[in-house]
Amino acid sequence: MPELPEVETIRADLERLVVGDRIAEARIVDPRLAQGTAPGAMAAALRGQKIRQAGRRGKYLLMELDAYRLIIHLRMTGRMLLAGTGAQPDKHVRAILTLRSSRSLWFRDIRRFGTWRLVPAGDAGQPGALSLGPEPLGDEFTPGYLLAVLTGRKAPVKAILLDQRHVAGLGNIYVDEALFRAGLDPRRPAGSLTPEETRRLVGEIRGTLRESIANRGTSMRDYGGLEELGSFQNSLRVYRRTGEQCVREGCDAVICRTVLGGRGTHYCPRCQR
DNA sequence: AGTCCGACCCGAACGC
DNA sequence: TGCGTTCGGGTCGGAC
Repeated sequence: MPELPEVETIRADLERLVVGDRIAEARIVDPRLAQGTAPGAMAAALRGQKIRQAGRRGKYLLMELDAYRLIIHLRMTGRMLLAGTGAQPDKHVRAILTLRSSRSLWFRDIRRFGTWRLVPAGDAGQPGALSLGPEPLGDEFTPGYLLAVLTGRKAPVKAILLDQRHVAGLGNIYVDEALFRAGLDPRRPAGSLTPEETRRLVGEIRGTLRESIANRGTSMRDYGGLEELGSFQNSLRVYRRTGEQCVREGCDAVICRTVLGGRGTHYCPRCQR
């Protein structure tokens, strides 16, 4: 379930650890990984390319190469691992980039939902099929912008925040957390939020993401960075805390779980209105 | 247009 | 080493 903070952590690790290195050999182990280009052609194209930069857009990881941009989506269980020489990949490793430094970059993905797509360097297109909304930590994501998105919509506010066309990079964990911090019920019709509530929500989304990035993201079963694991799971206030007491001082309510937009949704029935 | 839902996967958790 | 079933989660495409 890597969301923006986890992908950003991996991006920063790649930037520090492999940028400047060159792909000596590429192997697409699972042919389903390669989107839009045949696996063999993708491996051939990657061979010899220098890794010039590591970028991110929403939850997409962007590896900028000499002639290509490799667009990686980790989906739920995708991980990038840096392996030394001689390490043996297990059955979940779906692609291997052997670098000139003789280290190996592995893409390991237990549930096989992750995708790799190759586009020309400098391609102006979207990383995925949909047009992504603004970066939640960027200048465009303002209370005014979000209010315009929410206005007139009947869908639950949570569903709107999960929709990458409106804002790029939020997933189930951070939406639940930001709504708790903002004191807003995830089931509220989007259009019912006041300007003040929207302003609070934007602030809490940004604050939650920043705090998580500072902690290298949330480590769940399926996520780990290239290096040490993130620790933001220790700061989660509602996500997967169903049945536990609310963390807010003076609140003795118990965290509830419901399903919204097909996703498990966690909230405090007292603090979130 | 906006909203909803199933497909895609497979390990974990659960029920018996 | 128990076995069968259900669940979850991000994106996309199709249905309404």
